Amino acid sequence: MSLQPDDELLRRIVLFRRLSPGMRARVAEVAHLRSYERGDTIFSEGDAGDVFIAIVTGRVKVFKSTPAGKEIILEIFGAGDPLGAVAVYDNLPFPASAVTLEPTQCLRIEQAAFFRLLEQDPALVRGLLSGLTLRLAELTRRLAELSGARVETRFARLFLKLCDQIGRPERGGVFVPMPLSRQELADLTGTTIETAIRIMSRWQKEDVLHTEKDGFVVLQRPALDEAAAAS
Amino acid sequence: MSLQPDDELLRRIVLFRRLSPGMRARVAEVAHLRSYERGDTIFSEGDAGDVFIAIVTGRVKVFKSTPAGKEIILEIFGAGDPLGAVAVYDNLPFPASAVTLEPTQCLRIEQAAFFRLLEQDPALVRGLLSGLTLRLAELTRRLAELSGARVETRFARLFLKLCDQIGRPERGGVFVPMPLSRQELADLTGTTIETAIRIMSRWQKEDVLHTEKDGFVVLQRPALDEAAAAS
DNA sequence: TCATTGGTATGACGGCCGTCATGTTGCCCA
DNA sequence: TGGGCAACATGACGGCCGTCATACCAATGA
Repeated sequence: MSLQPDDELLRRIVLFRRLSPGMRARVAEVAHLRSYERGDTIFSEGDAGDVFIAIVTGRVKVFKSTPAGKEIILEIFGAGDPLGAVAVYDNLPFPASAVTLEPTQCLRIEQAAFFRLLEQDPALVRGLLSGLTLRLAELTRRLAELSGARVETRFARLFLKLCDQIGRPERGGVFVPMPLSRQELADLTGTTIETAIRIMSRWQKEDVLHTEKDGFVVLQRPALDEAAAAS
Repeated sequence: MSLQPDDELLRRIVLFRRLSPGMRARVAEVAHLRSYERGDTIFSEGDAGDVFIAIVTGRVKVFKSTPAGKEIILEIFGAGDPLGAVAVYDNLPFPASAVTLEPTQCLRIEQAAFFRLLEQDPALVRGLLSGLTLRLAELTRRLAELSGARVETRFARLFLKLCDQIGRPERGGVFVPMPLSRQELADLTGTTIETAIRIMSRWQKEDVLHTEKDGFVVLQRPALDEAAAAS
């Protein structure tokens, strides 16, 4: 359940990749590995942010519950991404929840040990700052995107982004290896499951975009471009 | 147009308040003051983020344009708040724009000088990290709020927040000393100016909330509580 | 004095989309 | 084989709210 990571594994994590081997060895001393099943909660909104977490393998959705009880997905993280960086520094409660989308392995460092590491290497602090900055820019973008545009437009933009980030030519189109339920698509775009189903069903019929067990296949990217541009 | 700040002025800025007097003196050496008229642009989305800025007096709206051309206000900053912190560290372009809401005085530190300061005092780095963290949590909250709730609910939540943050008992209710146009209210809540006007007009008639030259007066807080709780 | 500009106000119309209800399909397990 | 469950699907209905059009008011200035 809780074992030390080796160097090979640490190098997979963005924040630690550029450290000196000696420094990575010190990280390895205080880090622990933990495994999660699909659907497990890594932390919940409001929990004490007293641990730094990074994803080694698997995928995790970070979401926040709206006052109305719906949940909205802020981001989906994968291997190499840090998780608890937002809260660990100021010892704030986590502002959102994290749940695994598939079997996932995480690396954890307790707050006190993490602080000691920060003191020993300015590169770590720089990495943290960079990470926060990027995340802030990303959230800013999502905020602007969620507001105003029609739901179909948001769907089109979501899939275009997935295409560009992780898509690869395959199966007669562009394959996006990211299985997501209709509910998760709805949470990503800030709508309801019914509306998500309607849009996906129509695109399925029109052969714009097919849903498969292990992801999606975009068959007509121009159609998505057009939908994304609309109003 | 561009003069050195004194220590009294530096102590007004959150990030510098807790520094040692000697350190603040070094900050004073490299900082410059600049004045802006109401409506002036401090920086625009996409500009090079090569300067750290903090507000000395006045109010500034930070907003991002949606793909559709509308603008959505991310936050309104006042005296003491930092402005360019997001971008200066990684030398990224600003993810949003900043425009003054009233005559405003800003303190500016060029990137290179700012980096030298960061190297000299870990307290500055800690302050930066804390600031970014808080801002991230705030943005996260706004994202969840914008999604799903009705516009009137968002308006109610906005004014409740303003009440709690800067309201004071006065004029037969709670006075919020923050003049905002209908358009700015719309940009804060992610709606259109017409809808903003309709809601504000109704609340004005029902004596829930009055608009005045220098802000707003909340007369029936329970009515706002009720509207904020709705679905 | 009149034109111009910017902010505020109000009505009509219509479509998107949230809500509710019902049905189907696939899968696991006894 | 059948029951139960989760995910997917589809239709009906209605209201919120975005869009367009018009009007009012105050401040400014030639």
